[in-house]
Amino acid sequence: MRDPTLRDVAQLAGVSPRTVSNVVNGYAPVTERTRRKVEQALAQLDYRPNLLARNLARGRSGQIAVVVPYLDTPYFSELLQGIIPRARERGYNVLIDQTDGDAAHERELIRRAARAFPFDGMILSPLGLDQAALSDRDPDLPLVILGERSSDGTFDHVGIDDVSASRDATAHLIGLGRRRIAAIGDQPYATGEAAQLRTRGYRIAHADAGLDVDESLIVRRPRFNRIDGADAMRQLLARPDPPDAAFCYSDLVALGALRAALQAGLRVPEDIALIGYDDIEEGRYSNPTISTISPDKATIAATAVDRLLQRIAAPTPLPGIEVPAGHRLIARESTLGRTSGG
Amino acid sequence: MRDPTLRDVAQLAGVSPRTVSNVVNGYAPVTERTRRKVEQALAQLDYRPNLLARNLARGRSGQIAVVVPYLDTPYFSELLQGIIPRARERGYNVLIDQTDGDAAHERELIRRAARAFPFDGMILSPLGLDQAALSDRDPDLPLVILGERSSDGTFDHVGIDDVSASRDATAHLIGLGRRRIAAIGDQPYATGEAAQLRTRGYRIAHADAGLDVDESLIVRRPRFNRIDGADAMRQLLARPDPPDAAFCYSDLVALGALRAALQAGLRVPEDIALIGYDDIEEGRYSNPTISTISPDKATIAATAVDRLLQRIAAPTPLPGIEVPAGHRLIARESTLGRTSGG
DNA sequence: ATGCCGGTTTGCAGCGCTGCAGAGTGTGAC
DNA sequence: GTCACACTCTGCAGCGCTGCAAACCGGCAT
Repeated sequence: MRDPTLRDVAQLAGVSPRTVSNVVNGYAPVTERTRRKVEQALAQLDYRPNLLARNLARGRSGQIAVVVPYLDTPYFSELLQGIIPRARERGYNVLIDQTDGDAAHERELIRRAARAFPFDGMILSPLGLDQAALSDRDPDLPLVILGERSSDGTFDHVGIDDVSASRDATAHLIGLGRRRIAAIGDQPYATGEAAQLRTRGYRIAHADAGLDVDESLIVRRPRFNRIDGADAMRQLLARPDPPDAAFCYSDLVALGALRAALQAGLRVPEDIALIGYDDIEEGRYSNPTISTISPDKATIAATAVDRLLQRIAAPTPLPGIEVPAGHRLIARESTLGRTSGG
Repeated sequence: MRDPTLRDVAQLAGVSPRTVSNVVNGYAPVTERTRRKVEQALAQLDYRPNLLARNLARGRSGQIAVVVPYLDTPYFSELLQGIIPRARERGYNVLIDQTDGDAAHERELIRRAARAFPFDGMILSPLGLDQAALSDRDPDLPLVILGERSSDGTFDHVGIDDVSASRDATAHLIGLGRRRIAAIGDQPYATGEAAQLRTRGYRIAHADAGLDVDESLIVRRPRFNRIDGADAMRQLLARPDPPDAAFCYSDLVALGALRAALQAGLRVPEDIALIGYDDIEEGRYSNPTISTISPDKATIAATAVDRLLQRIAAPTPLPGIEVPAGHRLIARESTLGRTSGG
């Protein structure tokens, strides 16, 4: 059977299709009497608006794109879990795209070069975009950026304060008496603004404590994943003067580093303490559990959606702003040791 | 600026909009001369079809829904990584929905009760659907089920052979000399057909080896996640006669169990060997690494998409079939111990 | 020259909905 | 009793595309 249309409902209710539309959308004023008739007809036919038709007529798609580098990175899937229902509540669907960290793909998307699917706006977590690429984008695309790049005034940026979070993490290690603290995950500014900010926080914490930074303990890594963490740790442990702690720029890096440290026969945290970043569930179940910076993911997800929908709804482009989200430090076994009996 | 339409291209090329449409879609025969003219105009205007309009006219949405219980379960996000590009290649977008394992929500979706978003077919990984719920669904909805439920002839089911995979896993433990092997993750048939199949494989492996099954070592758990694994393991270790191995019905369960075992001061695998199921990346980085059953996820993802698109394209409903996918056992440290020096 | 044929191209209508502006209706003021 | 006005409701056109079937065209047989 064909789905019932506005016309079918109108016929049954004895009104015009336009009036049914008004009732469905709550648009124009409608008398109580008419509304009742229409609503009854709607219910009787179990009418559902055809979203394709509605969106075509309205000239929008009703969809937003969420673009992340890797879908199987827990941080992103946890974030998506917050984004999808929020957008759905507000009448938008979410299309997910994964870039594999391919900068060319990211650039294409924000230029709307490949219109493989329709969307009204985008939440993007870039990995390889430099400022030039960001400037070259479609200026009419409502855009919210997560992580990495701070706003240049043409888009919104939602994220935690990487500098102070990183300072907190590093200070935590210093507070435990560690003095040779590695930083794993630094990246050149062009592709990793967030990484740069974290390194800055790391330096500030040292300065705060009156400690010098051993530059050779700052390890660059192309990505924030397990293998990078493991490699970096192996490299650090091969030194004559290995570190006694490491601030890892993601929990995955920390988990990789942990694996490498344990494989090398070290005890964590006794021989080397580790702290990560992101607070993914996995870090709460590893052995030992991973201390971490926990960003307020629920707020980030909700804010990103809300800001994006505001931009989409705005008749003229809104100025791009920085939206801060909170974070807190969660100390677990990888820095504190097995304190509790549990 | 308004995006160029078929009409704009037609005007520029000096042909009718219909002909442009034919060229774009490669439909009707078009002379080389005409094609050339049109293609030039297409390129000049950088024309992209409006998918909303196309789909409305064609009477389809061009989207498929992929419904999983939890997006942040690594197994599903790894699967999605295979599904999304495959669907995109074939001209379909993927809408992701997460049910939180809510059976009512799942039921609603397959009955198409809530048409919050348009889709032409669905790939569903159910968690709480019994056979009755499956039968009550919208019969016109092309459906492919992953895991859990085998086909009743009205939809396709894609999955590995749970029985033989589970037998392999259990046999591996038996082969290592373990004799008190727990099974963690059993579920009542109504909601967990896959769990039942795994338990069956577990029994068969015992029978093959001429061993009796200690029924009290089969532990039921509502879900397949870390906390379930940890709880189950604590419960098992509290017994006077704890097991010396456990076959866990997912890697997450195994990771949870591992955590609990280590917390209790046991050595893995010396005191208790563990094997999981799913081969998620996390299990390759845990300490120790987790032995597991590795399903051929790439094939599952590709096959699910292909079958679904076939069902969507079919003029009359296709008979539902079982599509097997391969699996293999990967033995790692949680059963073998630290064999390699690495 | 006429008719016929197969291959190309086109026009029409419509997918189901909404924006807009106009038509209809009832009420109160004069 | 008449007019103006505010409030409801409706009709039309169109979003951009495709299905369908008719129209067209050149070439060939008669």
